[in-house]
Amino acid sequence: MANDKLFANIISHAKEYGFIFQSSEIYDGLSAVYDYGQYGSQLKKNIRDYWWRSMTQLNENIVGIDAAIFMHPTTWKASGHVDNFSDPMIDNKDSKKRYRVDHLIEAHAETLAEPEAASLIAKMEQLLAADDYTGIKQLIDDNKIKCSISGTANWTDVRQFNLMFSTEFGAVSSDNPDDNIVYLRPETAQGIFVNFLNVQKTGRMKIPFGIAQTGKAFRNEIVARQFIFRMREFEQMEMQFFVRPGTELEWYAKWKEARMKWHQELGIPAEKLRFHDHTKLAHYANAAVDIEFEFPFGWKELEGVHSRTDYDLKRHQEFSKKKMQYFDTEINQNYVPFVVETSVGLDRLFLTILSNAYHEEQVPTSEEGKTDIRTVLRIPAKLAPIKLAVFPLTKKDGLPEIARAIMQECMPHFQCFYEEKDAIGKRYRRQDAIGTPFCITVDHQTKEDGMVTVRNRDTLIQERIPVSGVKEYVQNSVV
RNA sequence: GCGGGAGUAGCUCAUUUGGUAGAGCGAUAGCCUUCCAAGCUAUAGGUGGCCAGUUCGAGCCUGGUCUCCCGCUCCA
Repeated sequence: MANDKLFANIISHAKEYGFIFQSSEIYDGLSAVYDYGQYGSQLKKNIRDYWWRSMTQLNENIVGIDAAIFMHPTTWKASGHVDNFSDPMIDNKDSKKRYRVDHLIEAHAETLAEPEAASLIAKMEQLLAADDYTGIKQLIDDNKIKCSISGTANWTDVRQFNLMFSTEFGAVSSDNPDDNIVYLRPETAQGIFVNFLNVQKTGRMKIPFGIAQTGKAFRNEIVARQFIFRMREFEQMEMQFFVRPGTELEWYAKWKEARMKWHQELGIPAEKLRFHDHTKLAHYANAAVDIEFEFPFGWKELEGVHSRTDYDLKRHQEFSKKKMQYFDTEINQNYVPFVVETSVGLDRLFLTILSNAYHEEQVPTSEEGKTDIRTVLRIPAKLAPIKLAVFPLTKKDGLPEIARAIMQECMPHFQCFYEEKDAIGKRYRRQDAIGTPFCITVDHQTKEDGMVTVRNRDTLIQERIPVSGVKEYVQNSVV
């Protein structure tokens, strides 16, 4: 498939030009973990900063926090992750179909008459509560539960797939090893919810208001694939918006539109973005939508907008015994706020920007009738890792000195790149490959008229501007 | 996790039935001084993903393993 080839080229390009490397590559790599290289980390940071600014700087009622990755273990009981994020599974060896054992047994129970059905469920719950997987396997065997696809009862053992990573906390071990276990957060949202009171009180925030956060989250995915699309360690950018109960669907609709518009303003074509409404809602939500992007491997979720109701704050109120409430002076009522969440995968947005920017163009060469492929990343100038490349046309005759002076002036303000090696065309191409929007060239005429050539990555147009105006020219174009 | 495909230099690939690895591009240094990658010279870079086995001898055959891609599955 052409798209597979395109995707392979993008991955290859990302490596060759220092955007993304596989983690621990010299040791054969670590599955579904990637490192960002010299340009990738800068691009990622620029995307993150752009999001942060659009949330916390351009909205008076949204503030940011940076919560720790480690959280009190009870957090994950309250959030439901301990119960819902680690399901015992079983595979049918013939159909290769994998089932959650509770779903499998419940489905079987529905075919039974009472009191057998209730008895089966009760037995299952007892075994599940005891984490007795051998017992559950036995229960499935005893009841001759079959796979609906293959019709056989040829099952693997029951296995636990805990999607949360855990580690030991503290140097001193307790008698009960469970006491020392902490999880690496599987989502950043809980760091916001547990700080709801802190931020609301110290920031004197009035509903409606939002708390934004970017940070790493970790999921021990059973299958993690498609390059950086699904990684075991990934970064989220999310904002939880706290609203008065009953108004949440209104805000949900607003944020849904706002987020879609935001992506389009980043230069992602409208026809490559779409909404995908969730029909099957998670336990905490009363409305949910994905904003999907058409990746080279198909339409996939880029951002989620969820109306999370008061589920999270209520659960934390229940588990912590702290009142997660807000006194609304407009209506003289105390309530647990409802939450509308916007949550983007930073790595996914990175991949979106990269795949949208990647272009292979046929361009004419100096040789008559021959063409060459120009690989260019049309990254929006405001996100480009390098904003300006400065080239002396030759490395003699005082041209490098002028170019260096321009570097000195621009470096404090934005990322610049200096190069004097190789033919000018080759240097332009190298910058195209990493998405630098502007290159300026100092030539012999510069010494006489103080003008340099600015070459535009996308239009290939060259214009002469004064040396003294370079910094401003670039600054005006990359905001 | 199941099935399929793949892994040789930074990248793209070659190496006729097993006989101790080559090219192009790229990179580095220098020459040339030239506004859209292909001029000249030199240099560096691979224990053929890794580990075993068969063999006098393995990049090539066999097994295992790691990683990536595709399909299914999974994604509270």
